[in-house]
Amino acid sequence: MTARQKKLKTILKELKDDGIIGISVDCVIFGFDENELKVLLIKSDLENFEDRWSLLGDLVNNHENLNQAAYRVLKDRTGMTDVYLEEVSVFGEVGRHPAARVVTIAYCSLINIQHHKLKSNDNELHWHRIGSISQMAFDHKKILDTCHEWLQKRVQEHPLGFSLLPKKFSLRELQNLYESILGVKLDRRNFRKKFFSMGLLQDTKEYELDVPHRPGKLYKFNYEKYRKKERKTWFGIDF
Amino acid sequence: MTARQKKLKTILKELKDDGIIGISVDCVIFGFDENELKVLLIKSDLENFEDRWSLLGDLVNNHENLNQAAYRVLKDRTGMTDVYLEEVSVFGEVGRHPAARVVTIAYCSLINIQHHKLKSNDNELHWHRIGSISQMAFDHKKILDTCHEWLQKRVQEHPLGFSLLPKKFSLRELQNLYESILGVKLDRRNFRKKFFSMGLLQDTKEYELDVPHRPGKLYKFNYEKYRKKERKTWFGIDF
DNA sequence: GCAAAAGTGTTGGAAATACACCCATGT
DNA sequence: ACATGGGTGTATTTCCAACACTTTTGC
Repeated sequence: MTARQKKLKTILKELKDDGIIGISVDCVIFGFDENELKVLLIKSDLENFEDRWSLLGDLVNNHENLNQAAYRVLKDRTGMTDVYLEEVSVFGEVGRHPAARVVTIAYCSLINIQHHKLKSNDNELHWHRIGSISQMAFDHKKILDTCHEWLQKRVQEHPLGFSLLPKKFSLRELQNLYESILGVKLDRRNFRKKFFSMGLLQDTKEYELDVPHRPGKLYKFNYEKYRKKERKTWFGIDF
Repeated sequence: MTARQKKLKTILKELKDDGIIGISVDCVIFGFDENELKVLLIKSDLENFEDRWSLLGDLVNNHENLNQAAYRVLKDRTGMTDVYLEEVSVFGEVGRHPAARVVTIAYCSLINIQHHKLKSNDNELHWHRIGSISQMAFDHKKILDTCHEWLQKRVQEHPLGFSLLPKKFSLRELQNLYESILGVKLDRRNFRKKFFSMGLLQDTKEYELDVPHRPGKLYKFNYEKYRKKERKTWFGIDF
C-alpha cells in the first residue's frame, strides 16, 4: 500500500467516524489511439476492490475549486496540463463508497494520447478500450458509461473531439474518431461534405507522411473562427 | 430569524471552523402560468443577502441520497410530492457562500402550478417571471441561468415540458409553453404538424371550457408509448 | 355579426442520404 | 503492376419553413 493510499484511508475513516460527507472528483480520461476510443484507468486503491479498475480521482481540498481539483488529479497522475476538462455529473448515493459517504463529481477529460507518454514504471495505469471493460471498482462503471454517453452527444454539438487528435490531422483520422466514439460507420463522402461545409477546417498544406498509400491532407481546427461563429439556437423539437 | 435559519447558521459556522466542505442541494422550481415561465424563489436566509431572492435549498443529510434531499426540500417548502426533478450541475467555487465552503448540486424541478396553491401566509415565497430577475443571493442567478439554458435544450429533446402543464391541455397551451421557455415565436401549423407526427399526443375527446372563442381539443401526452418508442441515436454532427 | 382563436395543406428550398469511379503513393 | 486509401459529384429523398382561408364559439 502506497503512502497515498494510507493517507486516503485515514481521511475516509475520519469522515465516517464524524458522520461527514466527503467530496471527491473522478476523471474519466479519454484518449484515441489505434483508431479506438480508450480510457485511462488505475488499479483500485482499496482492498475491497482488489483487481478491479478504477477512475483517477481524489478528495477535494477545502481551499480549491472543483475543476482545480480535477486538474490536480490529471497533473499529478498523468503529468499532463493542457487538457480538455468538463464537469459531467454527480454521483452521491449513500452506499457508493464502502469506507465513508463520499459524493463525487465526475469530469470528462480528453487528451491527445500521443502527448501522454506513460512512464513505463507506472504499471498501475493502463489504457483500456471502451467496451472491453465490464466490472470496475465502486460505481465507476456507471460513471464511465454516463461520461461516454455524454461524450457521444456532446461531440456532435461541440468541437471537442479535436482535443483527442494531434493538432494536425487527416479527415480519415477525424472520421475514425467519430466512428469509434459513436460506434457507427459513416459515409466517407458525406462526412467530408459535412465538415467542409462548416468551414472550420483549415488546410495546412501539409500531407500525411510514411503512409503506404496516397497521403491525405492535414487540417487544423479553426477555433478562432468557431468562437466568432453565430450559432443557431433553435434545433427543432424531437423526442 | 426563524428556527430554521438559526440552525443553518450554526451548522455553517461549525463547517467553517472545522475546515469541512458542506454539501447542499438547490432547486430551480419552474412553473407555467399566465402563458409565462416562472420560477419559485424565497427571500434569502442570510443577512448578507437581505432583500435578495434565493433558490430553495438545504444541506444534504449524511444518510440521504442527493435526489432525496432535493425531494425533501420540495416537499417541506412547497408541499408538493409528485414533481419532475433532475440534476443539472454542480457549483462549488471556493467563495460562493459567505459563511462556509459549500458545494451545491443544482436541481431543475418542473411543477404544475395549478396544483401548487401557495399558502397565503407564506409571504416569503413568490413566483417570478423569468427575465424579471436581475440580482439574486449567492451565485443563484448563475444557477438559475444554467438551469434555464438546460431546460431550453432539454425540452426540445425530451418530453418534460408536459410536467409544467395540466394532464389535459390544448395545443395552444403547449405551444405557448414552448414559446415562453425558448423565447421565440413558432409557426402554429408547423408546430401542430410536428407534434401530431410524433404520434404521442392522445386525443381526450374533451374540449376547452369557458373560453371566449372556439374551444380547442384537449390532449394527453402518451408516456407509455414514448417509453416504448425506438429512439434514433444519430442526430448528425453540427456545431 | 363580430371578435378571437381553432383547425387545416401545399409548395419550394435546404439538408441528408446513397452511391462508384479515378488518383496518388509505397511496395 | 498492384494494393491501399484519398479525393470527388450527382440524383433522390426527407425534412423544414413559409404562408391564408374557413370554422366554431361567446358576446
